[in-house]
Amino acid sequence: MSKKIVLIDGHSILNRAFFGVPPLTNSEGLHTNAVYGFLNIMFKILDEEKPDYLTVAFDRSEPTFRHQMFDAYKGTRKPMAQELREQVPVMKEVLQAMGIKIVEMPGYEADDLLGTIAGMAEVQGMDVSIISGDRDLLQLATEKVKIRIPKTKRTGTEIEDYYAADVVERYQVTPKEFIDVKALMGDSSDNIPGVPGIGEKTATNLIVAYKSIENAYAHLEEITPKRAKTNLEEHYDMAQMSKTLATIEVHVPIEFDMEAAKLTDLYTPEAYVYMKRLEFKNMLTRFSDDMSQNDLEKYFHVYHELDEIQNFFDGFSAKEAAVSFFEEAGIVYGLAVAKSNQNVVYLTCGGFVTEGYLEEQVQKLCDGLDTLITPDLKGLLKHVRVPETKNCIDTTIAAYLLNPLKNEYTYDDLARDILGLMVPSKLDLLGKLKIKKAAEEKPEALELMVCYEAYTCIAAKNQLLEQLEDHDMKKLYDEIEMPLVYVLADMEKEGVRAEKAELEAYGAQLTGRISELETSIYEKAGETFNINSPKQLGVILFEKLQMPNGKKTKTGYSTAADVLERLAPDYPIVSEILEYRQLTKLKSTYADGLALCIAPDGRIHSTFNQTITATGRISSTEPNLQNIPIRMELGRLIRKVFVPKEGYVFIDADYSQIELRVLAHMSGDQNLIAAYQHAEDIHRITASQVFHTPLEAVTDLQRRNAKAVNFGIVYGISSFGLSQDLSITRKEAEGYIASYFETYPGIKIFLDRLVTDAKEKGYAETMFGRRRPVPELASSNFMQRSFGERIAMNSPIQGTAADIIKIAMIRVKQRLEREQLKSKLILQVHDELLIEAAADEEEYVKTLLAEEMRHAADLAVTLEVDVKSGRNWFEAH
DNA sequence: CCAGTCACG
DNA sequence: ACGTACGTGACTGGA
Repeated sequence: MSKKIVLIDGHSILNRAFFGVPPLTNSEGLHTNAVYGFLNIMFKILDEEKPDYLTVAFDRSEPTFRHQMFDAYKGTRKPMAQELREQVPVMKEVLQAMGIKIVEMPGYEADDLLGTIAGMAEVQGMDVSIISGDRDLLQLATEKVKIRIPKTKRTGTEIEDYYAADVVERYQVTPKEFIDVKALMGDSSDNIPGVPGIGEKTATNLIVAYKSIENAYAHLEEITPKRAKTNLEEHYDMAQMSKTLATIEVHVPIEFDMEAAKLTDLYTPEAYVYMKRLEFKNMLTRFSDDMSQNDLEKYFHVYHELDEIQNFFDGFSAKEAAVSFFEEAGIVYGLAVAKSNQNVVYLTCGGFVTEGYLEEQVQKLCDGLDTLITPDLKGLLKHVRVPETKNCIDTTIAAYLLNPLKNEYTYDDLARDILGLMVPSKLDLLGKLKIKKAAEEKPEALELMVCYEAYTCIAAKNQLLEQLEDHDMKKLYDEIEMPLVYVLADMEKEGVRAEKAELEAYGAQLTGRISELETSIYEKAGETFNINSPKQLGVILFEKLQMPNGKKTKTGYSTAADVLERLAPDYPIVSEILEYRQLTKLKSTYADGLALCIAPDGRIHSTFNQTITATGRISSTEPNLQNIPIRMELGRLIRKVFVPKEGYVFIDADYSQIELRVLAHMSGDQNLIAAYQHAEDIHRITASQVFHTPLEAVTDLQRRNAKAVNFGIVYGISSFGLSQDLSITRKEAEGYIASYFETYPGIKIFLDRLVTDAKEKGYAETMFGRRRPVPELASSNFMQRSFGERIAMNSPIQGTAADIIKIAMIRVKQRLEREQLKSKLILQVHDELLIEAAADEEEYVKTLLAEEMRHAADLAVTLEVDVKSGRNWFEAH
């Protein structure tokens, strides 16, 4: 049997796949659809053909010799979409990881290389398959060389096959003649001009009759119809040039080592890493199950017995170690200590080994370390005391700073991205089991998981630190993020006192009104239905009651508040629905939700997450204490249930327009800076300047508009957004913006620079060096790109404000501690800090808090802080 | 598990 | 022409 080679036209198939597969990105935001489609096509062909050799050819970006000869036709090709361009290098890396031979050569197109190699293989007696989306390649078809053109259809990929005979059958001409047809008719996508006035039909007829362009010219006089004859006559040079352009060069001086193209096992560990990274889950099934196998497990030791564990701790002398553990509901299920990347020990409670004993031992172990590495320092601090002076490395926080866009920072991702190593993930090891169940049902898997995590931490930490250095983020990491861990840990531990009985009373009061509304709504609707279902509500309002239907969503009618508010004046039922919505929200999320979160100590211990937001803010969960109602009076009353413990008061301080002040500083706009230097009311001054009105004469409406513009500026202004917010026309909004930028020209220049800088660098950056990648800026999609521009304008501002309040938190905490005050920082709400202060420290702490917040950053404008105390959060804010 | 809605800065 | 404000988290209903 003769040997078989498959040759793939890289760019052509990638291009096909790009347009044939719907947009797809992995969680890092990398586009992956073309690579995905390419691999699918390739696997299908390989499964079918089982070739002995495989090679993929790519074009080089340099102009080819063929095209260089004709300057005029160079460079008219459309540039590749960014979403596709970014996938080309990835594609090549994936192929390389699979051990597939790639050929490319400056000055030649992939076609030329494919033609040349096909010729060589044919001479050696091989069967050749060329895979391309491009019909030009049909000219290469012979009895042994098959051209295969994949078509992406809804039913999957179908492939059209052409040997020389099939070309004749389909196009009436031989592969050689096909060149001439193509040259006559031209091909705009390939920059082949062709002969004007001659299309596919005429070209085919001519070549069927005369076999070649040259012969057609030799018989020019006989040619009919007349038009074709004249066209040919007048554009002879065009025809010749087109033929040169259309002819694939099959004698490229390339040294092609057939053995290097020999098809080996594609399913390599390196390729597996790529599949994981690209998140091609169904491709992973092609890899053998043991692909995640590595030889690390020989370094893992599991100790269960008291004497082994005692020996381990007694003999422990390392100065650097990674500590990792898993807990659930406060119970620690397992702990691993990595002394080096060749020595990981797993320890667990049970029998004589009590949790208390283990904690004590780990405490001692940590005390003895110079460097403590962990994936979750805040979590560790719940069990172990670690002085803030200790050199600690939190690998999750490091990874977050390097890329804040990820949804999660798991050890298996870290191992893959930093170490290029596949380790089994939590899902691989435990499946969907909860930790508690896993501890009972498959303890070995849990042991492995914790060991892998500790291993990954210690093995990756140097590279993480190096990357932080490289990105100039070491200071941000050392002086803001790491110290903040201790602040957040304390805040979580401390919690906020909440009065359960009061909360329940509040809830009960809501319930009464809710059922009244319910009855009335059903009556007005003429039937009962689920008011909480936007779908059912939409049907009632817009179909049954025939209300003018405003906006629509993907799934049906929009019943969002802004739509309902427009209908409310005309339909009493709508006002009732709005009130119903408001009350049920308060009941379910706040009254009931918060009550469930009150711990036995009478306090709510929220979790503050430091690695969630793209901008550098912190977030709060279970419960979210950063969105407690305040804007509406009824909701605001909830704040009365948040109270300090006996003998204490609340002190609440918030920054006044911190983001706008950050903007004034960063932009250096003299007018805005000056406005802040003299003024109490920045929105009024803005209104006065923007609307050319004396300060005293500014109306409430003008002030409100100016305020909206100020907000808009911080969000990355768009006339549409502003017009929506103010219920004005786009034109009017444009006018406001233009006049704002005239007043503050430095702001305009600054915002433009933020966008160009982010475009150039690929990320937006805060004053303190925090970065946020903005891949959207490179999108060819207008909407995506505009979004990227707004991100580029907003992130440095929001992020810098976040940096500043973090600095304030660290300083406030350190001062409270250093001065041995009893008062504690307990909450942060983006521009606001809440302290539970001992009554006798009230005045001092008020000053301390305001001072530390004001001086957290040295800006061109002062940072104003409003500070207030009270017997509950309602009063203090 | 996602979409819609709404609470906050 | 495109179709929008920036950043979060919790709850509900309905595939």
